Amino acid sequence: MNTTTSKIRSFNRFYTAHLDILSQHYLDSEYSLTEIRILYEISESKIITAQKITEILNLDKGYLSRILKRFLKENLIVKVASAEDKRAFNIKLTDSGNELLSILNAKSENKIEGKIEKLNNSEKEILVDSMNTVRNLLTENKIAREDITYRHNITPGDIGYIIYLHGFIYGNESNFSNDFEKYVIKTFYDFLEKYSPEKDRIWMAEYNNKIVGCVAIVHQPNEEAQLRWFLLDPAFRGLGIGKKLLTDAIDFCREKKFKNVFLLTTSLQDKALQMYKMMGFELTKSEEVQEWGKTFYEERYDLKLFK
Amino acid sequence: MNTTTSKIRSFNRFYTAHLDILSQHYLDSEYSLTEIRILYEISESKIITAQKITEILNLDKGYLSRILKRFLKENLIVKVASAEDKRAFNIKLTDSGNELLSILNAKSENKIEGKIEKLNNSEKEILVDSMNTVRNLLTENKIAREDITYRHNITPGDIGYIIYLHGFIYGNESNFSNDFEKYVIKTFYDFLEKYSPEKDRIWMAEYNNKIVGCVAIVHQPNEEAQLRWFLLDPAFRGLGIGKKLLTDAIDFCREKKFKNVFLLTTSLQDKALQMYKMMGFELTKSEEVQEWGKTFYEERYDLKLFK
DNA sequence: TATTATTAGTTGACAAAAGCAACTAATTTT
DNA sequence: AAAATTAGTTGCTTTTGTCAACTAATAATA
Repeated sequence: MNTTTSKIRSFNRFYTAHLDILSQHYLDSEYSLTEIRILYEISESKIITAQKITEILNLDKGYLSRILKRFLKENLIVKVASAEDKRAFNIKLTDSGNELLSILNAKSENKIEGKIEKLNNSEKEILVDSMNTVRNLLTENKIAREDITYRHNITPGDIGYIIYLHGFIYGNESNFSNDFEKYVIKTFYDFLEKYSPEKDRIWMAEYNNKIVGCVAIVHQPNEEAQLRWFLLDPAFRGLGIGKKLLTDAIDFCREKKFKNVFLLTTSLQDKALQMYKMMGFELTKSEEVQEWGKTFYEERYDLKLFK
Repeated sequence: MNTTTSKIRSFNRFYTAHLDILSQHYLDSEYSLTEIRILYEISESKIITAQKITEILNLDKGYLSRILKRFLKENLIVKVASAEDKRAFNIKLTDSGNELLSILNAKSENKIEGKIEKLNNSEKEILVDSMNTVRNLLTENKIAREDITYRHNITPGDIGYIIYLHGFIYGNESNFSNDFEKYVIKTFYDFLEKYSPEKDRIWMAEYNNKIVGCVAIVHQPNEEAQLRWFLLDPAFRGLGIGKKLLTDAIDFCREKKFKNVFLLTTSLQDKALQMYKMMGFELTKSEEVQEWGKTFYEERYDLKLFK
């Protein structure tokens, strides 16, 4: 027997009971769960046809038709003949429909609040994060691009978290030893020592308030800049995050009038190398080294900005 | 509007749809979800009365009576007159009842497997862990002590994560500025430079594969040891994690025959100070300083181990 | 362009799911 | 010993959901 599966089943049973969804007259209202779900669907999509609702909620059209008839009689919805299709109607909530729904929403929220009232704020945060994780892992279309946020202000914990990501990701992907993390720690210490808000910047991409990608620009002598710590959590690749980070970084270099940006990387970082080249970086140096438990080429890439 | 609550509601809607619980003829069997839940309850508790089932599943006794009657007719269950109470019956699954349930279980597991097939092993682990977290927080409103694990082998990412925790927790709790994290980074760099597996050790407490607490022993000249980086995520306090970490650290010092352990801390760390004192540490030095955006006392505590 | 197939929605007939109340027989309380 | 309570059954009812036939509009096709 697969234990992952049985653990999930156990959670499913727990959550079914927790949702308390299997009793009719949901939330002590005179409406059934199905009816409330229909109202909710109407309110969510602003305008919607009966057909669409049957698709979303997987309901029989005859059944739905009768429920909508009742809603109409009770003045919860209005049906407006569709302009495009004379067979169909656009359904909208009336004011009293909206009111009903907001009462039900409030009841539902009260119920939830009752269940989490004993949790402190950080426990609540853990709860919501865990729910998000469950949802992300169970959803086909993994992560939505819109849910990624970007920022470049350094707050407590950021640098540590980026060091962690370096250690963790390179450890997993390239099998780098602990020494690599030590090296990263050193580079960040030096960075913070010489940090100038005017000439240096670090960009972070976040999901669920957790950093999933980053890049930085570090000023160097002779009007040069170094691009450092470009990193993307493997689970978040292919969403355009890397491109956005690199573009922002290079834009910053142009804005600050650096004449040249360079970066040091290893031949093992194939995904990153691809992106560097796409942004116009060109290989200028390559040297075989043995480090962090691996043999590879240490490479320098340059991108000229101004003459 | 409370965002925690609305996020939970959003998850509830998602999970309701995910469970696909709202369609009758669950799992394409000729049985409804309620009927399957009844069978499941019978199989779980080996012997059970109808009364008990109505309590657990919140069903009408008349309704249940008829379902059980059908089960009996279909030879899925047997009713044995209870010895203690002549009104009641003990209900058990027959062999064919068990068989039916195992077929349904297999179907359910297949369905789940289909939904997680694209996940790799570590993602599956994260999924199950997150489900456990959700369950723990929603039931006991607490984290189960048994779910905390301890280790003291350094793996890639650990140090970075601990730095992150320092920055994040002290930033939130004591309002320390970014400079504090820089200082922590420096201390870890020095630690890794001088690290000796024989004389140094770092302990980590984990929950769901994430570090939630730590402490370290760093060897010093003159057979002294320094206790450093004692930290506990606020959400995980009061579970005995801190005590366990400190005890392990001090045991290690005794084992390695250090004559004295000391630690440097600030007067702001009231929770930690309490624990240090409980372990026998005594204040040996105190000095007012202004650092990391705050004014406080920098204190040294000592614990003599051998003469 | 006329014919055919499909689709959005309604309605009638019906079956399944669930609830309520009255009942029996045993058990507990007073 | 009487009264109240409880486990379970049964009759009756409502609610919930299904299926198929139908209308009117739209899309596909030849």
